[in-house]
Amino acid sequence: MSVITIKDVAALAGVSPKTVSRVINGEAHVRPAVRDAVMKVVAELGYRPNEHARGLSSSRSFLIALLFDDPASGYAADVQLGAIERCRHHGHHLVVERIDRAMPDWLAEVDATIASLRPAGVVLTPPLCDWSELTALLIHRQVPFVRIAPGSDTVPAAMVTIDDFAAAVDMTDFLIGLGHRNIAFVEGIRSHGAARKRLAGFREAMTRKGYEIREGWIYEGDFTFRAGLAAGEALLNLPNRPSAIFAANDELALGVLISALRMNIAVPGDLSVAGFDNAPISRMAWPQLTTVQQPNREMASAAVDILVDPSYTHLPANSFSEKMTYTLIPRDSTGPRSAG
Amino acid sequence: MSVITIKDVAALAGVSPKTVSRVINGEAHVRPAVRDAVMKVVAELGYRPNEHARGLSSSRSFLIALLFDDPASGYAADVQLGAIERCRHHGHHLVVERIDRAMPDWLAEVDATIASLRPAGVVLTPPLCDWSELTALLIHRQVPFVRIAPGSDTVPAAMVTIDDFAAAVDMTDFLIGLGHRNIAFVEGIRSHGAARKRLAGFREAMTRKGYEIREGWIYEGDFTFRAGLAAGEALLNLPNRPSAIFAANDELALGVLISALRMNIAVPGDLSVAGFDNAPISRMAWPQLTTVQQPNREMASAAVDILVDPSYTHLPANSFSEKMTYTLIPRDSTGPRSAG
DNA sequence: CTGAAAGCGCTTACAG
DNA sequence: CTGAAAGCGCTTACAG
Repeated sequence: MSVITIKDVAALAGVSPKTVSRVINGEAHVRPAVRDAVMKVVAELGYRPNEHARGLSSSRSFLIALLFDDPASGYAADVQLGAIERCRHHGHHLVVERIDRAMPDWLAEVDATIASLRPAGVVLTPPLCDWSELTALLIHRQVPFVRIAPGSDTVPAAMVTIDDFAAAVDMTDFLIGLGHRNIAFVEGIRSHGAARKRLAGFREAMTRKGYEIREGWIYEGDFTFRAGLAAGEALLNLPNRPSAIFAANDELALGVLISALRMNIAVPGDLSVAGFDNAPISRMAWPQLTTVQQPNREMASAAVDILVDPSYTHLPANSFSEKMTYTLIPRDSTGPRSAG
Repeated sequence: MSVITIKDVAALAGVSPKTVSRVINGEAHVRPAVRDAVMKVVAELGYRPNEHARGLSSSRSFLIALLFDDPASGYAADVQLGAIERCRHHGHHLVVERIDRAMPDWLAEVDATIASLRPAGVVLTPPLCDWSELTALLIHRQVPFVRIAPGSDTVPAAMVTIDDFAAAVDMTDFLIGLGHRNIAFVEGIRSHGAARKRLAGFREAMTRKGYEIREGWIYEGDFTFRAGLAAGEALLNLPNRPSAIFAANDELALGVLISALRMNIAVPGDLSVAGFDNAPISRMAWPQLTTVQQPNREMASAAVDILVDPSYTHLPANSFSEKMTYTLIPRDSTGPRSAG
């Protein structure tokens, strides 16, 4: 049997293709009886509209593009799951694209993708949600987009965030509550907005309590395990070493944790370690990492929901933006400051 | 400026749209001078063919679908990177779909996706590369597909594999070479073909050397960290515990490793632990895991290359299949059997 | 509430 | 080697 088209459905239902189209797209002004008749034929025939035909005749397609810088991270995988799930729910499909800013013509590549795919919307993850050339391009091309966890809020597009600043304040307060005063911080990639906010939250909490942030106790990491290892080695070899280390994500924290174990520093006995993200690896450590749960999946779902909302089409009021809740998850890598 | 179409290019180059089409698609029978002229206009105008129009007029699109069961795993992310890179190289785009077999109408969902997207090809990852309803559907729909690391080789489609059996033999031999005789094995998900082959390789190597595989020393895991933890606890509490544990993937191995640490069993002093995959987490452990490097990215790249090859269209000879090389990576989680 | 006509931007099939 | 015509399967814009 060859492929079923809208004409087949129309013929069998005794209506015009246009009416079938109305039913398929849930448009108003179709008599319930007609609607039901059409739906019945659609179901019987297993009719599925050809999305390329739809994309061609209307100027918008059924595709949502998810743009990543580093799609191999656990973070990206999580975000993807949320996006895929909502795309399916809305009858859309998720196209994933990697943007490698090291390529000289990366912007032209993105432009080409937009031109040839005409996605209904674009989801931007960190750090590229803060690349101004990219957001400017999308605005120029009039493609709706939503940014997840951006650093700046000056772009005229919706964003889905958690309050990274407040979460970092909370985690720092939590450590302080355990008796820690000498707390070091390991930064994420500085171009990540969220990374900067986490650092700012740490500073704020320490300052509020009047505790000193010592020279050299803020280590510039880059969100990788390797950097965490280096950070741990540097910070734990300081003459007056911190009793707690708060890292901007779980990979960094895991690196710190393992560098401590290597140096025979007991966690949490001699050192408390805290991360951020609640990535799977935070539970694959020993001891398990205290961290902040960030609802990555839900954030991506929310982004897709916004893009699919027809009222979001013509460029983006921030009224669509959503701030989601985070949760501090105390586990075994943190404990009371030891007497020593 | 409005969107540039093939007509604009044709007009400016002084040729027919059909000729532009020939140039764009790299067809033969275009005079070099004409070709160059067209390409110049294409470049000047920044023309990008509307892929929906292409997908509509030819019956095949520019989309490659990547089907996953569990897209959140590190494995999936890795595979995706390879697929995305090759898709871009070939001017295609990657659509990721999750198949949740728990949904009663999962097959209909896949069918709908195929019908509406008309992908140029489909990449199947484990374990769904071995779901016969799925492969039957794709064959019926005449959609080219390639399977990555399948268990069975009875499906008429190309597959990209490593020799899991041989790799498991090698790893077992490696452990035996360190003096281990009492080796336990932690299985992956039994429905994974690769998981079964790894177990078979382990059995083979032990049997060849005439070593006993003790009752209860093959633990049924499921590729998760949690199962690794449980496996470690079970195996290490056995009255006569193994001196080495070989796990079917790195997550399991990490679970085993951590359960050993919790029980105060030194690795590799008192216990050697080996994994499989060379996942990022294998390096985030302490000690780092001895494992088998599986070229996931390259395997996905190869799969896309096969799908894009025009001679692969009308269903699949196995002559396209590729067996890729693996590498045993000795690290710190394995060592000589201790005297005790 | 429903439909006939035209068109989206390409490629296919054919002609020369 | 090149092009004119027709068509892919929908939706848009219009009419009634």
